[in-house]
Amino acid sequence: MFKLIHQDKNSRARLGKLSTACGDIDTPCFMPVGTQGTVKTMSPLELEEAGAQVMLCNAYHLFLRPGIEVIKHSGGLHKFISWGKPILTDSGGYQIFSLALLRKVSDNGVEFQSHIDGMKHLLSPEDVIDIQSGLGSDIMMPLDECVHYPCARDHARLSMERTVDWGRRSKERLAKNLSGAGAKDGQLLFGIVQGSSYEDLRKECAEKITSIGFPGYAIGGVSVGEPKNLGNDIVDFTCGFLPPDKPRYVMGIGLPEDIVEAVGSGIDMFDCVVPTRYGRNGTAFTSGGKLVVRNSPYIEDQGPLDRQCRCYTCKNFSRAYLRHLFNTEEILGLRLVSLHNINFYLDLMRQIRDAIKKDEFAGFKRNFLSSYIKN
RNA sequence: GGGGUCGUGGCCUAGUCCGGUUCAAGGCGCCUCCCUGUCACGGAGGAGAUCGCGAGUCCAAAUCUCGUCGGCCCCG
Repeated sequence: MFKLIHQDKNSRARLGKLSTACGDIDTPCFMPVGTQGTVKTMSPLELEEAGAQVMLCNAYHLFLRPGIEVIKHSGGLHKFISWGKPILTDSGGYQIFSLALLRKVSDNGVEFQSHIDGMKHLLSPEDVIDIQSGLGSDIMMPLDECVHYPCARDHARLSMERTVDWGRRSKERLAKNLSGAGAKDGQLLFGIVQGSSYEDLRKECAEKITSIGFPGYAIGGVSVGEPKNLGNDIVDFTCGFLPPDKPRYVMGIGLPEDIVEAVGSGIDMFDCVVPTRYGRNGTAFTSGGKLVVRNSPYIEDQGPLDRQCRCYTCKNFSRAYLRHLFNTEEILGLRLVSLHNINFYLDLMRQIRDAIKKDEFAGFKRNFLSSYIKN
């Protein structure tokens, strides 16, 4: 399942390979986010050409629409969305956090009020595993409770303990589904570590979750309003509580600088909406930093978004044209900048893997941050 | 030459009849910032007008009066 290929000699960064039912994933990796079964504005072909080895979908959203039965009847999620490579599905745990006004949480699960039609749905950790079993995702995430920052210690402890309990119940449910043919062979379930900003709670959670035993571990509850440095610290010390022989996934991270930082702490997997969301809003990631292509300095700029990039967008279109597309609200602009951003992220991951292979990650990180941040 | 009508930020307009806590407003455009397991082609904010110009009335004028300049329309 997970093979640690190389440990960088001068940092905690590592190179690995995660094998799933639908193929291998080179780590550290970035998983483009396709909440509703699509990475917004991008076709599976474009994703594949950019080098994506895995994508993320959201079980909660797909459960609401089109519904699990529709996807089952279509032959599973991979077939439904025409993506043959690995899929990781998020549980809806993050929606407990982000849809605060539309839900109620108890030990038994979450009551969501659908943002689509207002209907109420009660989802237990078992329901969420059943949904993901039905989707046929390669890596499933258990329901967890992600809290805002700052979070009172008592509340952080309760949600941490609830997350552990839900993790245990999720694992039991998956075992039952696998033995009863309710799940696809080889479906993996990761454990999630919560505990807010409290190091001792993170440690306790990591110990409890790893003693339950999962094929991979995620760090949740980061980038929920905390200061930047604290977020990095949480990832860093939590990583130290996780076993080296299993993949480590930090959920929802992040900006390029966050990813480079977290790789240095020993993280293997990332997902983030930023490259596509920023792409749709006219901000490009480049080797020289963020570039808001809508801004006036680019009105006559004949250069590409990033001279060092070889993506379709950079090979064919100028900043001036992209700015024009955004100013006239033409859909192609959203697509081209999203495409570039995804290429930038996946290329960044390739460079990271390459640097680790050569034991040069520390230098790579230093160089990257200095040229990226200076903008 | 006579009569009428209009003139408010880059653009289009509201307000003028009944002058003063909707009087300087709105839309578009322009500019900038934000976005981290996506309720999202989203969110927030900013700059920019001595209301054509001049004089008068009044405690007070985009608003009333007179003059003047410019645009448009009609009549000679």
